[in-house]
Amino acid sequence: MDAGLDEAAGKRARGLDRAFEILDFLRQKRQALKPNEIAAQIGAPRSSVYELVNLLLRNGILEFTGGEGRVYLGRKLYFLGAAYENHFDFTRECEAALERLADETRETAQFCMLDGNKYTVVRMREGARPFRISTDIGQSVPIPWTASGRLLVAHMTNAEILSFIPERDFQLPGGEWLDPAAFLTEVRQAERDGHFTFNSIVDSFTHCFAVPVTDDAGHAAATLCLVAPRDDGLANRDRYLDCLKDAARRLSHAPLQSRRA
Amino acid sequence: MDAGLDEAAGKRARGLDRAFEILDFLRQKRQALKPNEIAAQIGAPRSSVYELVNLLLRNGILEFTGGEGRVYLGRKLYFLGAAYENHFDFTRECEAALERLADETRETAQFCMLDGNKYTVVRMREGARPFRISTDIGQSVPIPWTASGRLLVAHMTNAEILSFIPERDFQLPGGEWLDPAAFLTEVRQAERDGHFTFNSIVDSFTHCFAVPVTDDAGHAAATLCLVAPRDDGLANRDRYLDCLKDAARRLSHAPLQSRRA
DNA sequence: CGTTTCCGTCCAATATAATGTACATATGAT
DNA sequence: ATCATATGTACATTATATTGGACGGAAACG
Repeated sequence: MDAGLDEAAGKRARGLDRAFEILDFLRQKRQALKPNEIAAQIGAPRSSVYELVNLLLRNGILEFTGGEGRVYLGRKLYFLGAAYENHFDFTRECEAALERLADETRETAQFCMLDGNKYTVVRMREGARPFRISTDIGQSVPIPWTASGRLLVAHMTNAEILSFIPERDFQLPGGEWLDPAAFLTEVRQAERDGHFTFNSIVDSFTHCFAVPVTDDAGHAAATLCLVAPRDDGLANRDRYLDCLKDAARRLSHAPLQSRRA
Repeated sequence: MDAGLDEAAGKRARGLDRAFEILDFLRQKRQALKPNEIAAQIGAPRSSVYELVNLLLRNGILEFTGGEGRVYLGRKLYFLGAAYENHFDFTRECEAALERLADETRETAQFCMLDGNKYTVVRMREGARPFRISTDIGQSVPIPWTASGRLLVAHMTNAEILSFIPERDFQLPGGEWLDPAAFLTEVRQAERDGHFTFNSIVDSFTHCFAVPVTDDAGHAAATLCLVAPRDDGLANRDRYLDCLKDAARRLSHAPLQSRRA
C-alpha cells in the first residue's frame, strides 16, 4: 500500500500532508485502526503519527471507535463534507438521474469523479438484474482502468495527462501494462465522440459506457456510466448511449455549479 | 466572529489547527472567500493563511470557486465525509425516522448532534403547515439555546459541562444571560425524564421537544426534535413525545454503531 | 519462566514552518 | 495627482514541530 509516495526520501514530512495522508489511508481501509498500525502501514514515524492523531482527535477530525484505541474518520469531516455537498448541490439531481437510468436500462448506473489523480465511484444505483453488477463506492481506482477515466482527463494536454497519472496506474490488475500512447489515443477519441465505451479491462464479462457531465468551462467534471453484461451492452449500445447522454445533458446545467454567487 | 479564540495570545499557532480553523470558518460562512478575507476575519497572519490555503488546495481539501481567487471546501472533504457517513450508517434510518415523524405530527422534525462544543442540526424535515418553521442545517448554535442541548451534555458531570460550554454561550440572542446553575438543573431533569421540552428561548412562538438517541454506552449521541408552534405544541404534548420516543428507540439500536467490527 | 513482539509515552536535537515585514500592483476616492 | 485600501508575492528569522531513539508495560510465544 505505497499510497502516498513522497518525492524525496530522507526529508521531513509536513504535518498537514502527513495528516491528510492518514485520513486518506483510513478512508481507503474503511475501518478503524490503531495509531501504531497506521504508522507501520503508511511508513511514517510512530511518534509523528501519535502526535498527529492526538491533534486530529482534539479537533474532531478523528474519533475513537472500535475500541483498543482504534481511530477512524470523525464527525467533523462529515459536517465539512455536508457543507461541500450543500454548496455544489449535485446530489439531488444526481440521484434522480441514476434512478432514471436504472429504470430505463435495468443496468447498474454510476456517477463518477476524480479524487485527486484517481477515479472514484461517488454514487451508484444497482441494476434490476438477477445477477447484479456492482462496485465499491468511494474506492480509489487507477484512471486507466476505467471508461470514465478517458473522459475525466480529456481537458488536459497529453503531457499533462502523463504527468498527472502515476506511471504504475497503467499496470492493469492482471499485471499487464497498458500502453500510455494507446490510452492517450482513446482519450482523444472519447473527447471527440462525447462518450467512451469498451469491454472492461478489469474483468472479462462487463461492457462499460461513460459520458461526461460538463461544468461551466466545458470540462468533464464527472461522468455517468452504465456497467452491463457484455452481450446486453453490445445489443443495446445505441439506446444506452442515448439514455446516458440525455441524463448527462440534464445534469450538465445546474448541478455542478455553486448555488450561491 | 471570534469563532476560534486562542488560549494564549502572542504564541504561534500550529499549522494544523489553523488549517481546520480555516475550514470551519468557510463552513460557517457557507461561501467562497479570498485568502485575504479569511486572514482578516479569523485574525490570522496573511502569510500564514496564504501558505496554508495553497497547501490545502494542493490536497484537494480546498478548491478554487467563485472566481477572483476565492476558495471553498473541496471535493476531498466530501469523500472523507461520505466515508464517515458510510461507516456510522445513520443516514438511512435517520431519514426514515424524520419522514415518519413529520408525517405523524405535521411539525418540523430535526436530527441534531454536537459539533465540538456547539449544537448543530444535521438533518431536517419540514412540517406540513401553511407557515413552516425551519432552521439552517449545519450551523453551529450555542448549546444552552436549544432543548436538545440539555440532553446532549447529560452524560457529563456538572463541572465537565461548565468547562465544556464556552461561557459566552450562556448569553441568549436577545442579550440576556442564562444562569448556568439553572441550565444544569434542566440538564439533570432532562436526563431523568428522558426528554426535554420548553418554549424556545431564541424566539417567542415555538415550542421545542427533544429526546435522546443513545449509543452503546447509553449516552445521547444525538437527538430527535420537533419544533412546533406554541399552542400546537402544548395541545399535543403527550402525543408528540410518544412519537419522538418511539422513533428514538428505533434509531438507538443499529444506527449509530459502526457497521463493521 | 525467559524471550520476543506489540504498544504507547517521553524527550532532546534540529530541520523547518509560522510569522513579520517589505515589495508590487490594482482600484477607487478625494 | 495623491492617498488609502485591497490583494498577492517574496524572504529572512526564530520559535517549534517533526523525528529518532530510549523506556517500560503488556501480551504472545517458545
